[in-house]
Amino acid sequence: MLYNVRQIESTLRQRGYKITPQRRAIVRAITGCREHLTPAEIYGRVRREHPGIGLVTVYRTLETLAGLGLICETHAGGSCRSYLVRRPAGHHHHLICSDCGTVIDFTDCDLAGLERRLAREKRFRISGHLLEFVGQCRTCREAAGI
Amino acid sequence: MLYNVRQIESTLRQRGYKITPQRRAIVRAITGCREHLTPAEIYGRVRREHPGIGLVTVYRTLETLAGLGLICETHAGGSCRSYLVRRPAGHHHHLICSDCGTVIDFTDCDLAGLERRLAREKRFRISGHLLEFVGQCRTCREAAGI
DNA sequence: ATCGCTGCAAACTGTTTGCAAGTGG
DNA sequence: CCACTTGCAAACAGTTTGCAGCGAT
Repeated sequence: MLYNVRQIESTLRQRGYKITPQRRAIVRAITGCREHLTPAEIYGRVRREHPGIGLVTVYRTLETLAGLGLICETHAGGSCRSYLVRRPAGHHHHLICSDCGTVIDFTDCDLAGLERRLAREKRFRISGHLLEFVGQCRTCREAAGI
Repeated sequence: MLYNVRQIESTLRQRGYKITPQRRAIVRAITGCREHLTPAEIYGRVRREHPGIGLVTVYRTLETLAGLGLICETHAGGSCRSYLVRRPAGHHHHLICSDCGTVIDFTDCDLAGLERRLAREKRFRISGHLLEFVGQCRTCREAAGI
């Protein structure tokens, strides 16, 4: 359901991008984490196993991966900074835990009816939507209950 | 439905904030515009009639107004920068024109069913959601058609 | 008269760019 | 071997903070 390291590297190769140790490490960091990560967080993780890497490389790789649709950016959750997650193919939305940051994807949003009505009433040609639910995941709720 | 200058100033006064010419100008700029405005845009507009004002004052006033719930921030629309609009009281969503930036508010989102299902399936306690539609408004569509 | 507000300058954070050197295919 | 990639430094953009003086109440 989610892209894995192999698929991402394969896509990069197909598109003529080179597979460098840095890119490999960045891809591994993103795919190996269930939460949204900021560029700085990704940099921190990658640096553990690849100390010489530059933050600039992280930014450039994220831009490349996002451009290929292999990862995606989100902007919700209070801070305006751009977050990144690995991405399931196609249209999807996020369910975000406000405590631990875990992100669960879901695809069936059933907004077609609302979209049609808004398009008619407001005379918009609607091209897309952003839907995110925020709440507390089971683990955090139980942890808080203790 | 939307807060006007008088209501905002009244709220500020009630909460012990002073009504200065700068704050008045900022409030007027925000309420007098149907689009989302960045802090820099607000600064630009306010400066026309109040040249001496500082960008810092704009930021501080926006923070105050947002804290009182009189305006709200949004983060959608490509650029991650925080946009601000005057806000209708209560729960609402945005319909944003990707060309001119016009924002139309709507309130009935009918997501209760989806929210219940997600809460059950993913075991989340859902506390809120963010829903934004992006498209082309009538004016821009017609302008593009020419 | 008082305390909050303003504006300047400067610090800070996050992101992008120019360029020389390094390296994957 | 060569174009793509990297990493440094520096530029940039947006936002926040310290502080002295001003002004709304």
